[in-house]
Amino acid sequence: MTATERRAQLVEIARTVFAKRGYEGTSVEEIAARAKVSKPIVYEHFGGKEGIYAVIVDREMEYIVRRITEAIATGSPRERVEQAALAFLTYVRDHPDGFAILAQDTPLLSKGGIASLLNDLAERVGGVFAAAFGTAGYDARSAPIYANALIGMVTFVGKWWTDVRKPSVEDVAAHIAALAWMGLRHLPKRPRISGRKTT
Amino acid sequence: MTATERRAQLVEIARTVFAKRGYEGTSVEEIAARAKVSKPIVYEHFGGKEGIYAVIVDREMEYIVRRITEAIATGSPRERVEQAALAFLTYVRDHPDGFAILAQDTPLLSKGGIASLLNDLAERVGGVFAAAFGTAGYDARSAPIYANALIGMVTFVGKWWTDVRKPSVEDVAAHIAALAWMGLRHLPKRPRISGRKTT
DNA sequence: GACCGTAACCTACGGTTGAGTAGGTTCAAT
DNA sequence: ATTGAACCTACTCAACCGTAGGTTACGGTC
Repeated sequence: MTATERRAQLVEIARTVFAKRGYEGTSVEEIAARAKVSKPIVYEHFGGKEGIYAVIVDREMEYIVRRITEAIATGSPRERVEQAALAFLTYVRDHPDGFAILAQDTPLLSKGGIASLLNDLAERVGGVFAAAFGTAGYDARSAPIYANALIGMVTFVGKWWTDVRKPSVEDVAAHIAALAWMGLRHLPKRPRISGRKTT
Repeated sequence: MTATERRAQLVEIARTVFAKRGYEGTSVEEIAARAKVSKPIVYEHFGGKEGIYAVIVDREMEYIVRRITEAIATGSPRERVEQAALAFLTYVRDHPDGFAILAQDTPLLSKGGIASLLNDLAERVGGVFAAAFGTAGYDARSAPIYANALIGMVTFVGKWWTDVRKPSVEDVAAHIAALAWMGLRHLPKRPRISGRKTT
């Protein structure tokens, strides 16, 4: 097997293992064993546990950020919220292992306590929010609150959905978007997302 | 030192260690060392790592559940949301180590993937929601979505707040409650919680 | 006052797991 | 025949869980 193929195979395997066991819980030996390969191979390709983990995290992060960025690029504010929720949950459905990894605690990058990589994502979203808040006459300092709140919403619902896998992500996204946009006060009985292509 | 004192001391120390390093990351040896005691003492009192962890988790869970239950016991729906958010964030402020532990991934009780103990809390809240949804003419099956969404909101915001510690929990709670109740659509410029004692 | 039980604690180990490495082997293509 | 890519066995070293067995000190008992 060529170097490139092996790399790709190892990344894929490692992703499922990290997703199931968490960073600390996975051993390089298990990754190697699943790939029917000996340990040094992993070290040759990625330099160690952190190395392969970093590659995976980087790819997933890149991917989800792009998806959300696309989702909030156009449309009315409400449509952006809906599309963002839908994009996130679609990611949860189609890349469950990647989502699990991003939602886990990570010992790397741990500045003080313990945080997941999605907290980092919230920071980026916070930037976007701060800008929008400024032009709309809101206090930009409160933007991070809303960014974290929204990411937290979809993350927790995503974790829950991973277990039950029902109803469809479209329905769940509609509920979340309704909550975020209308609030509990004006919650519709049967929320729907307002058209527009899902691509 | 008497057995009871030692137990109390060990629980307190273990809580801070678990909070900082996570379950897998903490060693019984570190707990013992910080208590200036040898390892077997810990085993004598708690039977092992899981034992002491279980005690801590149980206490914290009990505590936060009671606080939230009290918060949503009376008042208008809106007031309940506000008081619940305030109660949760007050807990985050006053018991940062307990919150950190509840927000971490736990290898115990892991039914399939990896989940935090706050997901479990969301399940309980889901029960309350389902009842309220039934009487209000909403689909009770969608209740877990909202329960998870709300717990996710406060959890993520709580994690973020733990880092920055500003603004006050009262202000943050007001923002969260505003988002949950009014939605982004009718977000007030400067949300406040509507009176009532904080105790 | 010598004796004994018991509570609190210790040192020292066994056994396992897992990260990372040293050095050798196979094999296909030039 | 040589080279180099892909791969392996077989370690070292450290961390850590859990336990076996012994020590100290103190209070009550005869």
